[in-house]
Amino acid sequence: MATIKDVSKLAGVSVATVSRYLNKNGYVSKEAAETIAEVIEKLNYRPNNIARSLAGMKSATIGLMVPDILNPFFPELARSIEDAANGYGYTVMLCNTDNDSVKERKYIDTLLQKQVDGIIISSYTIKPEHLTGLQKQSIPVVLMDNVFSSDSVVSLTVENRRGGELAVQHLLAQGCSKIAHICGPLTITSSRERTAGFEDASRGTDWFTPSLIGYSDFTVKGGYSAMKELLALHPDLDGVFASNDLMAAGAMKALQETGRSIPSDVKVVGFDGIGLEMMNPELSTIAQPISELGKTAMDSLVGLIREESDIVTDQVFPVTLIKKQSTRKN
Amino acid sequence: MATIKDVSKLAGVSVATVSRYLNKNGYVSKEAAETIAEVIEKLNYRPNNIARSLAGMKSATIGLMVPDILNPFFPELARSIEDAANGYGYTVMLCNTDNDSVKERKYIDTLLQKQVDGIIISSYTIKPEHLTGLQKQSIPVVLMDNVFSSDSVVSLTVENRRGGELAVQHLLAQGCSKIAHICGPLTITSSRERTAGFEDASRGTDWFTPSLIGYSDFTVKGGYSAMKELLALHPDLDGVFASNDLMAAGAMKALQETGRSIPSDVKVVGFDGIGLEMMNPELSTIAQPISELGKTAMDSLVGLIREESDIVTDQVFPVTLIKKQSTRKN
DNA sequence: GTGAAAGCGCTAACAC
DNA sequence: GTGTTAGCGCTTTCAC
Repeated sequence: MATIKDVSKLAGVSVATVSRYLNKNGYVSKEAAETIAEVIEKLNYRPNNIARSLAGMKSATIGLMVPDILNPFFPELARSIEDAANGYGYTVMLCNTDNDSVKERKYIDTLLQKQVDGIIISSYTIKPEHLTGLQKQSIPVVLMDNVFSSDSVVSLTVENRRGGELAVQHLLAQGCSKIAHICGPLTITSSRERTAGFEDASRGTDWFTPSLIGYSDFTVKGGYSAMKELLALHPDLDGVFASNDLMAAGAMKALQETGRSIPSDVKVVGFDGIGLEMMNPELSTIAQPISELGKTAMDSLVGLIREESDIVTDQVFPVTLIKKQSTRKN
Repeated sequence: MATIKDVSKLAGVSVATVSRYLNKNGYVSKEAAETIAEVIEKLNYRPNNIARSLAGMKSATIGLMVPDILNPFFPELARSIEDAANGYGYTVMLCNTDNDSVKERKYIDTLLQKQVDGIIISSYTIKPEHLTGLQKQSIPVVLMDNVFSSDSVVSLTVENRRGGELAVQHLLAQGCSKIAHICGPLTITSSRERTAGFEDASRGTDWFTPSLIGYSDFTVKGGYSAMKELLALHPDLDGVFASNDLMAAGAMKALQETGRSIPSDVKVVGFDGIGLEMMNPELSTIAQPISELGKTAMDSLVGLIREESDIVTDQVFPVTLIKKQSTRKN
């Protein structure tokens, strides 16, 4: 494999000139530039990124940690982040932590060793103290779905609570009169918020009772079982808000299996806005602006890396109600 | 951040000794080892992977290229590969090529520059000549779903053709008498094979006619439209084999929308075996051994990296019929 | 058993 | 504008 030295020799210039040419900084005469370009072409030379990183202390690589790659939300997020990263010249190391904080810490360690220039962390389990290693080495961090007040960390969240409220309001507007809720893991902040939003909108109504809340785990199977249990307690419920789309899908299955039709007997709303085109009827949902979140995450990270001064450390994104067949009015 | 030098100084030994200790090669006296261990602990020292790569010419990183991270098949595959990679001490750079051969080549370039130790490529679009860059630098490659005869490339495929046959046979056994097929992109080898399997089993039967084959693109939407078109031509069809699960899901939706019930009116089989638990009824499918594929891919790659001699260059994995509700006998 | 020293390929002063 | 050179943090001969 050709090195910068080979190029410099063949082009009859010093490595410094080639380096300047490569990095487009410092002066390089037009002629020099041209011959260098030719030689690079001829030798099919590609700068060695590893050497570059070692010398320049930057790797042009960022880490992206996600809690569950099997939940379509995260591939969608990853894709938008990857696109943005490529635009900036960064490559992404995608790490699936499997919702396991041991794995999470191991990955943080690994990413540090690989000298990534920054990390985007989407995590259910992370705690501020896990970031101290990163802080100490002042690695820029963008945190999704969690807020830790700190000036070297950017936090991106969505209006989870308002989303929960919106969901209930929509169900009521469509004519529901007894709405159940399938909530996600209570260990997850955004999940708790969505449930809080549900309570905001339903507490005080004449139909609300705490047993209308089922506890689940963000999976299709979990949503399915939770729905079955809720139906046993409240066979007359006519609306369901699930804290994510996967649970909503599981709930729909349970409803259909017990002979209820959607939306005429029961209406269902999910949360996330992932592409679940295969659902029949299609699922209404409180959508997160996934691609905007990804793009902003990357923009912010680059801002931190470049030590720009005008970085917004906490951003809260709006959610939007997407009306589909699952909540169509009878 | 502490370096190997800091450790060596504090431990009163040379960097060479520390290096030997770290890599567990060469002799290190017990006492030396102990003090080094202590110092490492105390300094919270972590070897710099970048420097390691530069000196040792290996990065402990592998690349994984997938054509479509939004198709659940690939996250599942990625997850199993990642697990296996972690077991071997490798980190994975996941690259989504978006089914775009320009992006694909760019990623190959990037991965080369990052000095990955090997690459696992799952691609719809790749051609042998795209691997020449990798060959030249003798980067180990494991190819999934494609076979290029070459001794430095391991190819992993599944019995696509037999899977297509199995699907039809199953539908016939369940009582179908007119089976349509939704095939995937003809540019994809495995897709063509699945369709060939369908033809093997259906050509020569009294019901078969070429217009029972619909052409689509491996997406839910595509499967949906293809199904609608097929229904227009053959309203009396009673079985469908789609070349992947996503299209099968789309087909189910189209069938239900047109008032057909599954499985009593029409039975459906997919291909891949991804977790589509939200489907109602659940989808029967020809399953690929996804996690075994991932694990074997990683095992083979490590074999290539270590230049072991007993590497099987072409492996074909069996597929299995998973019977679910979508093909239940009436 | 251990250490000195020569790189790995590149960047970034600094001198010319 | 361009070249010289000293590292970046580590591995790995090779001598002791």
